[in-house]
Amino acid sequence: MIRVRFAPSPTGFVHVGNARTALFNFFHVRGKKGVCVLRIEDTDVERSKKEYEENLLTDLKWLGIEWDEGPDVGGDFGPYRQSERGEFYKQAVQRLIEKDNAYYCFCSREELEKEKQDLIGLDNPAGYTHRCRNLDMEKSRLRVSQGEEAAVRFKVPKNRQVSFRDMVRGDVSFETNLLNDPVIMRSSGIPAYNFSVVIDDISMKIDLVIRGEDHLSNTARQVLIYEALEQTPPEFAHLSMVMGADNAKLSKRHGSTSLAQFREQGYLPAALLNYLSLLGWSPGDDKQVLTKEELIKSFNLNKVSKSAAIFDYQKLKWINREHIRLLEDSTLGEIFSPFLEEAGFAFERNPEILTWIGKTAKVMSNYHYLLTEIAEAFKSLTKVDFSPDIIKGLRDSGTSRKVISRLFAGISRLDSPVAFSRIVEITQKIRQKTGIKGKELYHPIRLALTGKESGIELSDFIPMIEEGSILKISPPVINMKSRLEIHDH
RNA sequence: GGCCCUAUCGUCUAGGGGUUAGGACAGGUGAUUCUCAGUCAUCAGACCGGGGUUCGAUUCCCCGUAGGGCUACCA
Repeated sequence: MIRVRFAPSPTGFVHVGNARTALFNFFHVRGKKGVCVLRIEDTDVERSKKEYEENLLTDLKWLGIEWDEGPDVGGDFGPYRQSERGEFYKQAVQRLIEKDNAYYCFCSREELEKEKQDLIGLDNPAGYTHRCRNLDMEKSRLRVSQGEEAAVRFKVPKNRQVSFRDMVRGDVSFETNLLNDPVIMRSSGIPAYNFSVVIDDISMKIDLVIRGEDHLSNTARQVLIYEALEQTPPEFAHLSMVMGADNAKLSKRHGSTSLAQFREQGYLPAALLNYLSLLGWSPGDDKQVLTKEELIKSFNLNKVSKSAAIFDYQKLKWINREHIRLLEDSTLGEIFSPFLEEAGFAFERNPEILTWIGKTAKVMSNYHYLLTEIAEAFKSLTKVDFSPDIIKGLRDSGTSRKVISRLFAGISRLDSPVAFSRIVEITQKIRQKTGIKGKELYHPIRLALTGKESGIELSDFIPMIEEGSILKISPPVINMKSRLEIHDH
């Protein structure tokens, strides 16, 4: 059974790029009935925060990613936080030191920094002379036992190549002489990334590492560590990066980047999931709108593209609309309710109301892409502003006055809600009796009803307000009659 | 600077030694006769450059160029 892992750092909000990596892991493993591990890489004590970890879990769950082992669900290979796995790293470090694959480094950060500056431009690609590499181990041990601060570096073997097969990129190889000896254990006793991943992936029996391309170069060092530990490295699949419109790594200045932001703006998780999966992967056919189940079914690592992809907010919006339309009215009503409440509406969440809300939201999705925008648009149902110009314009026009007063008279006799078929009858009658038709007929009705020159199709809008007006929603939906009253003098 | 990765319409991509290089988003036009939107129809739009290999390269190879990544006691 194949085991993959997603290993985020709890150092902030979940970035869509990382979410995409998680998604590809998830899709790959679900299609194969494998196991997905969530591991928290919190070795950066400065930046890691517990609350970020909590957000991380909720955000990933919101998106629809599921894992079989992790800090919240447990598993046989825990603990699943690196901060709780200190013993694993300490033991491995000792093994490497004993095997002469690692050594203590007593250089201070200042010394290292200075050395780096001095070596710029010189023929030393590693940027570090590895002064401590040949220190006598007995003496080093003594210094450490006397309390001297020391980091542990991995001894990169010289004059050879490291290579590995990447499922996305093919064979990749590096010259070891170009690699410096990486710190694997900081002087604080906390392991460094390139080391902790290897140790954890070994002990968690990970056999496929799907991660971002930013880790590609570091993989060389990691493979060397696997070798030193006499372990077979896992397979690798390095995903290309997600970029902003200016072709730089996607960041805040390009717009929203965190799952939380997309959620708050009113993107459906299914839509974001769908869009993210299409960034750097394609199902092979021309389908663009896919559900999670379809994605799991058709996902294939072989179809992942090698080149970086620019995040297209416009297409995401379009996909969001498509997913809104995929939902049942009542389901959409359910999902959409929090956004309506956030916009100041109060109502009971009963099936009748939720269905009306969903139906209405779906119509409004023709005009807006996001649930927040749609919630905002709902305000036009409970509030109308007629500018003095509109009112005057309707009164000054003979035809407009005729249309409105007849329409008002027509519906005044009827009980709420007025069926749309009745409205059609009334307008037909007005046309027959007055000869007013087309734009002359419908435009005044629109203006009198909404106060606006353009907007939702009347055949959608009228049923919407009539049906909504009898529902217990606060503020209440204003029906036709109340809207027309204002103009009927 | 060094090393690694990448390169098809504006964007996401399909394709692959001989194709009218396909689709989607965005854009243009037309239809739907209340408008905007939506919908439908339709148009425009791409193989980074130079060398090879080959009867033939967008496709394979090399070089260049451009972009990205790594080169941390960040991940």
